Amino acid sequence: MAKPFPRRDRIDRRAHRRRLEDAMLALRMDTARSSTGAPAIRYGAGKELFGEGAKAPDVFRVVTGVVRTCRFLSDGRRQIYAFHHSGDIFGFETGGEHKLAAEAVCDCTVVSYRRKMVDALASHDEATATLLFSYALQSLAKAQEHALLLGRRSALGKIAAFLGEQADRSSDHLLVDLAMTRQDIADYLGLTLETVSRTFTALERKAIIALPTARRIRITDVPGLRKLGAEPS
Amino acid sequence: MAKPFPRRDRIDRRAHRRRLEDAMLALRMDTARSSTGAPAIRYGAGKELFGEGAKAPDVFRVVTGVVRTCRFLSDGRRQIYAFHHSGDIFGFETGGEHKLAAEAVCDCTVVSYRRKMVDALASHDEATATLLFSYALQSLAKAQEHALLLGRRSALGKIAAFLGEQADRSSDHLLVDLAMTRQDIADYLGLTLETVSRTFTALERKAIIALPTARRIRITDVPGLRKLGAEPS
DNA sequence: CGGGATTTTGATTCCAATCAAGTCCGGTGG
DNA sequence: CCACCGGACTTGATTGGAATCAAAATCCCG
Repeated sequence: MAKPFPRRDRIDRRAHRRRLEDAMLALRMDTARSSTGAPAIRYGAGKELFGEGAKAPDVFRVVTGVVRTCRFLSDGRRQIYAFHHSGDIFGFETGGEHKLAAEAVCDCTVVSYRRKMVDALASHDEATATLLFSYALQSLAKAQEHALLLGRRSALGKIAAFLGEQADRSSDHLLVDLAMTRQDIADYLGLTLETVSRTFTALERKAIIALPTARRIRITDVPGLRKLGAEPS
Repeated sequence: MAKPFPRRDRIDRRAHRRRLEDAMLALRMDTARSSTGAPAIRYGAGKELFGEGAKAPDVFRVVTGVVRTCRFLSDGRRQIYAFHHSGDIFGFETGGEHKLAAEAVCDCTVVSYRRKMVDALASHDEATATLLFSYALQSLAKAQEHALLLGRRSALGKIAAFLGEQADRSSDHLLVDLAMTRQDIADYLGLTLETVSRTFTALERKAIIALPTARRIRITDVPGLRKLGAEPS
């Protein structure tokens, strides 16, 4: 075997290893610190991170803001599969290519990792492989929870469960600032925007929530909300 | 460190390694051949393989028959997440414990692998780890497809898409023998059994399918079915 | 042959979609 | 500064599709 540039080769290996370690750190921890190959990128509200069927499948971590993954139907309607908040990892749900699109719900920043990098990382380091696998299983669990929501619940149950989700993520569990429009919520829950709006109003009339502004929700009756959002409708 | 039984230890290691290799083979290939720790088990129709919240999470492969994974709601209703046919792997969707229940739709045989064994296997052999990861991603993709079905489709669209799924799995793509009841189908699609029945009748009247018996469906108009089962309703 | 489970069919009700105006901001430019 | 504009949201009237309630028909298995 010829080794034309042994020194060069050694340097590259070392650089490669450092890149891997950087990426590993970034994946594992809630850090915006980006490695050589993964700068933090800003996207304006509504901008597309990647489209349906895009090659070059990358893995993303949300640093700030909210991202939605969705699919468009031929009649113009849309199904939103998930909202990804800061800290969430997404994009690896898609095998060879992205079967979903990802878009910024509001202004947001994300870091991205080349799929190749992630694969190299996983085969390199068992702990990271395990971590990635657990992310995948979490996504799967979420998708199943979502299916339950879509299949067996009334509009009231859907909205209540959705608000529960949002409240859990919020720092103040009694105050939710929605990043998304009524249409987004409707497309996530399999409803129309009118029904979403009406249901918010209904919850307000029942004194379960207050709506200081359209996008800000104060939960005034937690047990009441939980009861509606629990399993059945 | 004391080694009281060195010979015994060596034999155990060898046996352990053989078990791992057997399990690897069984996971990777469509084989009912079971390894030392994974006998093929028969379950009668309706029998429970494992319940919601069961500890001892195992991974299963269906050898013959059909298995459903589902959850029960407090009001007695049910959401079926998936039907698993022969060759399918399931059960690893659940992290530490099973959040779903699994039941035999009809008489069936499955092989099961202890979760510990699977984990050992994965950390032992990279190819197997990759394989398991790809199974997880496939499950995720299916769950998302299912969510789309539940969220944005009429009863007609749901049933058509469901029949498409079943036909694809069938050896004769024009003839589907359903293992499941109307109630099962309803719980999978988020409908009632009456609506499922009515929709079958409607498809028959449109001459898209024929129903020699309630459980046997002959597809007489493939393009027609595909059109209804395609994206929108 | 029963007899229970499964399936089909019918009548009615009800929830959410659709169609249709309004209202409420938040930003922009005169 | 304010008037205006457009997008987001709310509200109302009506329709429609699936759920629910109810009963018959059919199948399958002992």
